[in-house]
Amino acid sequence: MSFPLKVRSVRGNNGGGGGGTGTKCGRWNPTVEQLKVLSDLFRAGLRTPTTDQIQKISTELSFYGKIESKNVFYWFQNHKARERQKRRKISIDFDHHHQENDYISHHHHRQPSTRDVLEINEDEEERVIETLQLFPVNSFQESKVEKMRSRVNNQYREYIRETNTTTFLSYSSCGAEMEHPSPLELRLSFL
Amino acid sequence: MSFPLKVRSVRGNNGGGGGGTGTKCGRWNPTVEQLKVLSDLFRAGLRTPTTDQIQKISTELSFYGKIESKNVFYWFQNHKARERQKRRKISIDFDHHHQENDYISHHHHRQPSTRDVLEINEDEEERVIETLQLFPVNSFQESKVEKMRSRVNNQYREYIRETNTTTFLSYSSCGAEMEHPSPLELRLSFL
DNA sequence: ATGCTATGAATGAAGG
DNA sequence: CCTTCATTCATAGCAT
Repeated sequence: MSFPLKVRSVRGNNGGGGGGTGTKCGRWNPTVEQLKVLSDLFRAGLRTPTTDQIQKISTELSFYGKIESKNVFYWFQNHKARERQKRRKISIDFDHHHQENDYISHHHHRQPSTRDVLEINEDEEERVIETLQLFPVNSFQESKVEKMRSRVNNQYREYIRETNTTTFLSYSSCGAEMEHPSPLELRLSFL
Repeated sequence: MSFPLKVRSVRGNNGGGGGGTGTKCGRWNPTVEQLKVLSDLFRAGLRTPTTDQIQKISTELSFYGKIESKNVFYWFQNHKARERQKRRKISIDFDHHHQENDYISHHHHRQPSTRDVLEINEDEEERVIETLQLFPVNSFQESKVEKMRSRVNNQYREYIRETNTTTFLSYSSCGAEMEHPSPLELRLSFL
Protein backbone atom coordinates (compact mmCIF):
# COMPACT_ATOMS: atom_id res chain seq x y z
CA MET A 1 0.00 0.00 0.00
CA SER A 2 2.90 2.23 0.59
CA PHE A 3 2.80 4.74 -2.10
CA PRO A 4 5.64 5.98 -4.13
CA LEU A 5 8.57 4.75 -2.31
CA LYS A 6 7.62 1.26 -2.84
CA VAL A 7 10.72 -0.72 -2.74
CA ARG A 8 9.66 -4.27 -2.98
CA SER A 9 12.17 -6.92 -2.64
CA VAL A 10 15.05 -6.25 -4.83
CA ARG A 11 14.71 -9.70 -6.10
CA GLY A 12 18.35 -10.16 -5.64
CA ASN A 13 19.64 -11.03 -8.97
CA ASN A 14 21.87 -9.77 -11.51
CA GLY A 15 23.32 -6.40 -11.79
CA GLY A 16 24.35 -7.28 -15.21
CA GLY A 17 25.14 -10.80 -14.57
CA GLY A 18 21.94 -12.53 -14.79
CA GLY A 19 22.16 -14.58 -11.75
CA GLY A 20 18.52 -13.93 -11.20
CA THR A 21 18.06 -17.53 -10.65
CA GLY A 22 15.97 -17.66 -7.61
CA THR A 23 13.18 -15.69 -9.08
CA LYS A 24 10.23 -17.31 -10.52
CA CYS A 25 10.58 -16.38 -14.12
CA GLY A 26 6.98 -16.53 -14.93
CA ARG A 27 6.62 -12.86 -14.80
CA TRP A 28 8.91 -9.96 -14.95
CA ASN A 29 9.70 -8.45 -11.65
CA PRO A 30 11.43 -5.13 -11.98
CA THR A 31 14.41 -4.38 -9.88
CA VAL A 32 14.58 -1.18 -7.96
CA GLU A 33 17.02 0.26 -10.41
CA GLN A 34 14.80 -0.55 -13.30
CA LEU A 35 11.87 0.84 -11.48
CA LYS A 36 13.69 4.00 -10.72
CA VAL A 37 14.64 4.57 -14.29
CA LEU A 38 11.18 3.86 -15.51
CA SER A 39 9.66 6.16 -12.97
CA ASP A 40 12.09 8.87 -13.84
CA LEU A 41 11.25 8.57 -17.46
CA PHE A 42 7.62 8.68 -16.66
CA ARG A 43 8.02 11.64 -14.42
CA ALA A 44 9.97 13.32 -17.12
CA GLY A 45 6.89 13.13 -19.22
CA LEU A 46 7.29 9.98 -21.16
CA ARG A 47 3.98 8.26 -21.47
CA THR A 48 3.83 6.28 -24.61
CA PRO A 49 7.31 5.49 -25.77
CA THR A 50 7.81 4.57 -29.33
CA THR A 51 9.19 1.27 -30.31
CA ASP A 52 12.62 2.69 -30.60
CA GLN A 53 12.42 4.22 -27.22
CA ILE A 54 11.15 1.04 -25.77
CA GLN A 55 14.00 -0.79 -27.30
CA LYS A 56 16.54 1.59 -25.95
CA ILE A 57 15.05 1.60 -22.54
CA SER A 58 14.79 -2.10 -22.48
CA THR A 59 18.31 -2.56 -23.59
CA GLU A 60 19.53 -0.14 -21.02
CA LEU A 61 17.52 -1.69 -18.26
CA SER A 62 18.67 -5.13 -19.12
CA PHE A 63 21.83 -4.15 -17.43
CA TYR A 64 20.03 -4.33 -14.15
CA GLY A 65 18.32 -7.54 -14.80
CA LYS A 66 16.37 -9.59 -17.17
CA ILE A 67 13.86 -7.58 -19.04
CA GLU A 68 12.15 -7.61 -22.34
CA SER A 69 10.73 -4.91 -24.46
CA LYS A 70 7.25 -5.96 -23.76
CA ASN A 71 7.85 -5.40 -20.09
CA VAL A 72 8.69 -1.81 -20.74
CA PHE A 73 5.74 -1.50 -22.98
CA TYR A 74 3.40 -2.94 -20.42
CA TRP A 75 4.91 -0.92 -17.68
CA PHE A 76 4.19 2.35 -19.37
CA GLN A 77 0.84 1.17 -20.44
CA ASN A 78 -0.14 0.20 -16.96
CA HIS A 79 1.44 3.10 -15.25
CA LYS A 80 -0.24 5.60 -17.41
CA ALA A 81 -3.55 3.87 -17.21
CA ARG A 82 -3.44 3.59 -13.49
CA GLU A 83 -2.47 7.09 -12.94
CA ARG A 84 -5.30 8.21 -15.07
CA GLN A 85 -7.54 5.85 -13.25
CA LYS A 86 -6.46 7.20 -9.96
CA ARG A 87 -7.01 10.73 -11.03
CA ARG A 88 -10.35 9.81 -12.37
CA LYS A 89 -11.35 8.25 -9.16
CA ILE A 90 -10.29 11.25 -7.23
CA SER A 91 -12.18 13.47 -9.51
CA ILE A 92 -15.25 11.41 -9.08
CA ASP A 93 -14.93 11.50 -5.38
CA PHE A 94 -14.54 15.20 -5.59
CA ASP A 95 -17.54 15.47 -7.76
CA HIS A 96 -19.50 13.23 -5.54
CA HIS A 97 -18.55 15.22 -2.54
CA HIS A 98 -19.71 18.39 -4.10
CA GLN A 99 -22.93 16.94 -5.15
CA GLU A 100 -23.70 15.96 -1.67
CA ASN A 101 -23.16 19.50 -0.61
CA ASP A 102 -25.48 20.96 -3.11
CA TYR A 103 -28.49 18.94 -3.89
CA ILE A 104 -29.52 20.95 -6.79
CA SER A 105 -31.86 19.33 -9.14
CA HIS A 106 -30.05 20.08 -12.31
CA HIS A 107 -27.20 18.01 -11.22
CA HIS A 108 -27.49 14.56 -12.45
CA HIS A 109 -25.63 12.17 -10.34
CA ARG A 110 -24.23 9.73 -12.74
CA GLN A 111 -22.96 6.50 -11.58
CA PRO A 112 -19.60 6.00 -13.16
CA SER A 113 -20.70 2.73 -14.49
CA THR A 114 -17.93 1.22 -16.39
CA ARG A 115 -17.17 3.78 -18.98
CA ASP A 116 -19.33 6.67 -18.22
CA VAL A 117 -16.56 8.53 -16.63
CA LEU A 118 -15.28 10.89 -19.14
CA GLU A 119 -12.04 12.62 -19.26
CA ILE A 120 -11.42 14.90 -16.47
CA ASN A 121 -8.54 17.13 -15.88
CA GLU A 122 -6.11 15.54 -18.11
CA ASP A 123 -3.93 18.57 -18.29
CA GLU A 124 -0.40 18.43 -17.17
CA GLU A 125 0.92 16.12 -19.70
CA GLU A 126 3.65 15.59 -22.15
CA ARG A 127 6.35 17.55 -20.63
CA VAL A 128 9.52 17.95 -22.47
CA ILE A 129 10.67 14.54 -23.26
CA GLU A 130 13.82 15.91 -24.68
CA THR A 131 14.96 16.91 -21.30
CA LEU A 132 15.34 13.51 -19.95
CA GLN A 133 18.94 12.79 -20.10
CA LEU A 134 18.80 9.25 -19.11
CA PHE A 135 18.49 8.03 -22.59
CA PRO A 136 18.75 10.25 -25.58
CA VAL A 137 15.82 8.95 -27.39
CA ASN A 138 15.29 11.73 -29.80
CA SER A 139 14.28 9.54 -32.59
CA PHE A 140 11.74 11.26 -34.65
CA GLN A 141 8.98 9.48 -36.32
CA GLU A 142 9.46 10.78 -39.77
CA SER A 143 7.10 8.36 -41.25
CA LYS A 144 4.72 10.61 -43.00
CA VAL A 145 4.76 8.73 -46.19
CA GLU A 146 2.13 6.31 -45.32
CA LYS A 147 -0.88 8.35 -44.74
CA MET A 148 -3.06 7.49 -47.60
CA ARG A 149 -3.85 3.97 -46.92
CA SER A 150 -6.78 3.53 -44.67
CA ARG A 151 -9.85 4.56 -46.42
CA VAL A 152 -12.61 2.13 -46.37
CA ASN A 153 -12.63 0.01 -43.37
CA ASN A 154 -14.03 2.68 -41.20
CA GLN A 155 -17.39 1.56 -42.14
CA TYR A 156 -17.52 -1.14 -39.64
CA ARG A 157 -16.81 1.32 -36.97
CA GLU A 158 -19.72 3.32 -38.11
CA TYR A 159 -21.77 0.26 -38.09
CA ILE A 160 -20.78 -0.43 -34.59
CA ARG A 161 -21.58 3.03 -33.51
CA GLU A 162 -24.87 2.79 -35.22
CA THR A 163 -25.84 -0.40 -33.61
CA ASN A 164 -24.72 0.90 -30.31
CA THR A 165 -26.80 3.97 -30.49
CA THR A 166 -29.75 2.56 -32.22
CA THR A 167 -31.89 0.63 -29.91
CA PHE A 168 -30.53 -2.57 -28.73
CA LEU A 169 -33.90 -4.05 -28.90
CA SER A 170 -33.00 -6.84 -31.17
CA TYR A 171 -36.38 -8.20 -31.72
CA SER A 172 -36.23 -11.80 -31.04
CA SER A 173 -37.92 -13.41 -33.92
CA CYS A 174 -36.89 -12.21 -37.27
CA GLY A 175 -37.94 -15.12 -39.27
CA ALA A 176 -38.81 -13.27 -42.37
CA GLU A 177 -35.55 -11.61 -42.98
CA MET A 178 -32.27 -13.38 -43.03
CA GLU A 179 -31.93 -13.00 -46.69
CA HIS A 180 -28.60 -14.58 -46.81
CA PRO A 181 -27.72 -15.83 -50.21
CA SER A 182 -27.51 -19.42 -49.38
CA PRO A 183 -27.87 -21.85 -46.60
CA LEU A 184 -24.33 -22.06 -45.70
CA GLU A 185 -22.32 -24.44 -43.85
CA LEU A 186 -19.19 -23.57 -42.18
CA ARG A 187 -17.17 -26.54 -41.48
CA LEU A 188 -13.82 -27.23 -40.18
CA SER A 189 -12.74 -30.31 -41.91
CA PHE A 190 -9.78 -30.72 -39.80
CA LEU A 191 -8.91 -31.26 -36.25
CA MET B 1 -3.72 -16.76 -28.23
CA SER B 2 -1.94 -17.70 -25.20
CA PHE B 3 -4.40 -19.94 -23.65
CA PRO B 4 -1.77 -22.37 -22.74
CA LEU B 5 -2.84 -22.94 -19.26
CA LYS B 6 -5.03 -20.07 -18.68
CA VAL B 7 -8.68 -20.52 -18.91
CA ARG B 8 -9.95 -17.41 -17.33
CA SER B 9 -13.29 -17.41 -15.81
CA VAL B 10 -15.57 -19.32 -17.98
CA ARG B 11 -18.06 -16.60 -17.88
CA GLY B 12 -19.94 -16.93 -14.74
CA ASN B 13 -22.74 -15.54 -16.83
CA ASN B 14 -24.56 -12.67 -15.39
CA GLY B 15 -27.65 -14.05 -13.89
CA GLY B 16 -28.40 -10.98 -11.93
CA GLY B 17 -26.60 -11.84 -8.80
CA GLY B 18 -23.43 -11.18 -10.53
CA GLY B 19 -21.29 -12.66 -7.89
CA GLY B 20 -18.44 -14.67 -9.16
CA THR B 21 -15.57 -13.23 -10.96
CA GLY B 22 -16.26 -10.17 -12.88
CA THR B 23 -18.50 -10.83 -15.78
CA LYS B 24 -19.92 -7.47 -15.64
CA CYS B 25 -22.15 -7.21 -18.57
CA GLY B 26 -20.27 -4.33 -19.90
CA ARG B 27 -17.97 -6.27 -22.06
CA TRP B 28 -18.07 -9.45 -23.91
CA ASN B 29 -16.31 -12.25 -22.22
CA PRO B 30 -15.94 -15.15 -24.53
CA THR B 31 -16.70 -18.58 -23.28
CA VAL B 32 -14.29 -21.35 -23.85
CA GLU B 33 -16.49 -22.80 -26.52
CA GLN B 34 -16.70 -19.53 -28.32
CA LEU B 35 -13.01 -19.11 -28.02
CA LYS B 36 -12.39 -22.50 -29.39
CA VAL B 37 -14.53 -21.96 -32.41
CA LEU B 38 -12.96 -18.63 -33.10
CA SER B 39 -9.51 -20.02 -32.74
CA ASP B 40 -10.34 -22.87 -35.00
CA LEU B 41 -11.63 -20.55 -37.61
CA PHE B 42 -8.60 -18.42 -37.32
CA ARG B 43 -6.29 -21.30 -37.58
CA ALA B 44 -8.23 -22.55 -40.48
CA GLY B 45 -7.13 -19.46 -42.22
CA LEU B 46 -9.88 -17.02 -41.63
CA ARG B 47 -8.46 -13.64 -40.92
CA THR B 48 -10.78 -10.95 -42.00
CA PRO B 49 -14.25 -12.35 -42.13
CA THR B 50 -16.75 -10.63 -44.27
CA THR B 51 -19.84 -9.18 -42.84
CA ASP B 52 -21.82 -12.21 -43.69
CA GLN B 53 -19.31 -14.44 -42.14
CA ILE B 54 -19.21 -12.35 -39.07
CA GLN B 55 -22.88 -12.51 -38.73
CA LYS B 56 -23.04 -16.21 -39.18
CA ILE B 57 -20.27 -16.85 -36.80
CA SER B 58 -21.79 -14.66 -34.20
CA THR B 59 -25.12 -16.28 -34.65
CA GLU B 60 -23.58 -19.63 -34.18
CA LEU B 61 -21.58 -18.55 -31.22
CA SER B 62 -24.53 -16.98 -29.56
CA PHE B 63 -25.48 -20.49 -28.81
CA TYR B 64 -22.75 -20.65 -26.28
CA GLY B 65 -23.41 -17.34 -24.71
CA LYS B 66 -24.14 -13.76 -25.26
CA ILE B 67 -22.26 -12.35 -28.15
CA GLU B 68 -22.65 -9.70 -30.76
CA SER B 69 -21.30 -9.54 -34.22
CA LYS B 70 -19.00 -6.74 -33.33
CA ASN B 71 -17.37 -8.99 -30.82
CA VAL B 72 -16.49 -11.37 -33.58
CA PHE B 73 -15.28 -8.54 -35.68
CA TYR B 74 -13.07 -7.19 -32.97
CA TRP B 75 -11.84 -10.58 -32.03
CA PHE B 76 -10.51 -11.23 -35.46
CA GLN B 77 -9.04 -7.82 -35.69
CA ASN B 78 -7.23 -8.12 -32.44
CA HIS B 79 -6.25 -11.66 -32.85
CA LYS B 80 -4.78 -11.10 -36.21
CA ALA B 81 -2.94 -8.02 -35.14
CA ARG B 82 -1.56 -9.64 -32.06
CA GLU B 83 -0.58 -12.74 -33.82
CA ARG B 84 1.43 -10.70 -36.17
CA GLN B 85 2.89 -8.85 -33.28
CA LYS B 86 4.15 -12.02 -31.84
CA ARG B 87 5.54 -13.17 -35.08
CA ARG B 88 7.39 -9.98 -35.59
CA LYS B 89 9.64 -10.29 -32.70
CA ILE B 90 11.78 -7.29 -32.63
CA SER B 91 14.70 -8.88 -31.03
CA ILE B 92 16.95 -5.95 -31.41
CA ASP B 93 17.98 -6.44 -27.89
CA PHE B 94 19.43 -9.79 -28.62
CA ASP B 95 22.93 -9.13 -27.50
CA HIS B 96 21.85 -7.87 -24.17
CA HIS B 97 19.78 -10.81 -23.40
CA HIS B 98 21.71 -12.79 -20.97
CA GLN B 99 21.03 -15.63 -18.67
CA GLU B 100 18.96 -18.70 -19.00
CA ASN B 101 17.62 -20.44 -21.95
CA ASP B 102 17.16 -17.79 -24.47
CA TYR B 103 14.67 -18.95 -26.92
CA ILE B 104 15.81 -19.48 -30.37
CA SER B 105 16.15 -15.85 -30.95
CA HIS B 106 16.21 -15.39 -34.62
CA HIS B 107 16.18 -11.87 -35.70
CA HIS B 108 15.55 -10.76 -39.13
CA HIS B 109 16.12 -7.12 -38.89
CA ARG B 110 13.35 -4.89 -39.90
CA GLN B 111 12.03 -1.53 -39.13
CA PRO B 112 10.11 -1.61 -35.92
CA SER B 113 6.61 -0.90 -36.82
CA THR B 114 5.93 1.50 -34.09
CA ARG B 115 4.59 -0.91 -31.62
CA ASP B 116 5.44 -4.47 -32.14
CA VAL B 117 7.31 -4.74 -29.00
CA LEU B 118 5.22 -7.50 -27.73
CA GLU B 119 7.74 -10.07 -28.55
CA ILE B 120 6.09 -13.05 -27.21
CA ASN B 121 7.77 -16.28 -27.71
CA GLU B 122 4.86 -18.52 -27.68
CA ASP B 123 4.81 -20.74 -30.61
CA GLU B 124 1.51 -21.32 -32.11
CA GLU B 125 0.57 -22.98 -35.28
CA GLU B 126 0.26 -20.59 -38.08
CA ARG B 127 -0.44 -22.83 -40.93
CA VAL B 128 -3.15 -21.91 -43.24
CA ILE B 129 -5.44 -24.71 -43.83
CA GLU B 130 -7.03 -24.56 -47.16
CA THR B 131 -9.83 -26.75 -46.21
CA LEU B 132 -11.80 -24.01 -44.71
CA GLN B 133 -15.06 -23.62 -46.42
CA LEU B 134 -16.84 -20.81 -44.93
CA PHE B 135 -18.77 -20.17 -48.01
CA PRO B 136 -19.22 -22.74 -50.69
CA VAL B 137 -18.71 -20.29 -53.38
CA ASN B 138 -19.13 -21.22 -56.94
CA SER B 139 -16.31 -22.60 -58.87
CA PHE B 140 -15.43 -19.42 -60.56
CA GLN B 141 -14.25 -18.10 -57.32
CA GLU B 142 -10.87 -19.35 -56.55
CA SER B 143 -10.98 -21.45 -53.55
CA LYS B 144 -7.93 -19.89 -52.18
CA VAL B 145 -8.46 -18.89 -48.67
CA GLU B 146 -6.72 -15.65 -49.09
CA LYS B 147 -9.28 -14.77 -51.64
CA MET B 148 -11.72 -14.23 -48.89
CA ARG B 149 -9.96 -11.15 -47.91
CA SER B 150 -11.81 -9.31 -50.53
CA ARG B 151 -13.04 -6.04 -49.42
CA VAL B 152 -16.70 -6.26 -49.25
CA ASN B 153 -17.53 -2.90 -48.10
CA ASN B 154 -20.58 -2.80 -50.15
CA GLN B 155 -21.82 -5.55 -48.02
CA TYR B 156 -20.96 -3.48 -45.08
CA ARG B 157 -23.25 -0.85 -46.31
CA GLU B 158 -26.01 -3.30 -46.69
CA TYR B 159 -25.15 -4.76 -43.41
CA ILE B 160 -25.26 -1.49 -41.68
CA ARG B 161 -28.58 -0.66 -43.11
CA GLU B 162 -29.89 -4.00 -42.23
CA THR B 163 -28.62 -4.16 -38.75
CA ASN B 164 -30.43 -1.02 -38.00
CA THR B 165 -33.56 -3.02 -38.01
CA THR B 166 -32.50 -6.52 -37.51
CA THR B 167 -30.17 -6.93 -34.72
CA PHE B 168 -28.93 -10.25 -33.75
CA LEU B 169 -30.38 -12.35 -31.14
CA SER B 170 -27.77 -12.35 -28.44
CA TYR B 171 -30.48 -12.40 -25.91
CA SER B 172 -29.16 -12.01 -22.46
CA SER B 173 -30.63 -15.26 -21.47
CA CYS B 174 -30.38 -15.51 -17.79
CA GLY B 175 -32.38 -18.62 -17.49
CA ALA B 176 -32.76 -19.59 -21.07
CA GLU B 177 -30.36 -22.37 -20.86
CA MET B 178 -30.40 -24.40 -23.93
CA GLU B 179 -28.60 -27.53 -24.45
CA HIS B 180 -25.64 -26.89 -26.60
CA PRO B 181 -24.16 -29.43 -28.89
CA SER B 182 -21.07 -31.24 -28.06
CA PRO B 183 -18.23 -28.89 -27.46
CA LEU B 184 -16.21 -31.20 -29.51
CA GLU B 185 -18.34 -30.67 -32.47
CA LEU B 186 -15.97 -29.96 -35.23
CA ARG B 187 -18.44 -28.95 -37.76
CA LEU B 188 -20.56 -25.94 -37.52
CA SER B 189 -23.67 -26.09 -39.50
CA PHE B 190 -25.00 -22.71 -40.05
CA LEU B 191 -28.43 -22.14 -41.25
C1' DA C 1 -3.29 -20.17 5.84
C1' DT C 2 -6.17 -16.34 4.39
C1' DG C 3 -6.91 -11.91 2.52
C1' DC C 4 -5.62 -7.71 0.43
C1' DT C 5 -3.03 -4.68 -2.50
C1' DA C 6 -0.01 -3.52 -6.13
C1' DT C 7 0.99 -4.61 -10.56
C1' DG C 8 2.48 -7.55 -14.64
C1' DA C 9 0.02 -9.35 -18.50
C1' DA C 10 -3.73 -9.88 -21.57
C1' DT C 11 -7.39 -8.56 -24.35
C1' DG C 12 -11.95 -6.35 -25.55
C1' DA C 13 -13.17 -2.07 -27.70
C1' DA C 14 -12.34 2.01 -30.16
C1' DG C 15 -10.26 5.81 -32.65
C1' DG C 16 -7.93 7.20 -36.71
C1' DC D 1 -4.16 -1.96 -40.38
C1' DC D 2 -2.03 0.52 -36.41
C1' DT D 3 -2.17 2.69 -31.87
C1' DT D 4 -4.25 3.54 -27.61
C1' DC D 5 -7.51 3.13 -23.75
C1' DA D 6 -10.22 0.59 -20.36
C1' DT D 7 -11.00 -3.63 -17.93
C1' DT D 8 -9.96 -7.62 -16.38
C1' DC D 9 -7.18 -11.76 -15.02
C1' DA D 10 -3.51 -13.60 -12.39
C1' DT D 11 0.01 -13.21 -8.88
C1' DA D 12 3.77 -11.77 -6.05
C1' DG D 13 4.34 -9.85 -1.47
C1' DC D 14 3.14 -8.30 2.55
C1' DA D 15 -0.17 -8.09 6.26
C1' DT D 16 -3.27 -10.18 9.48
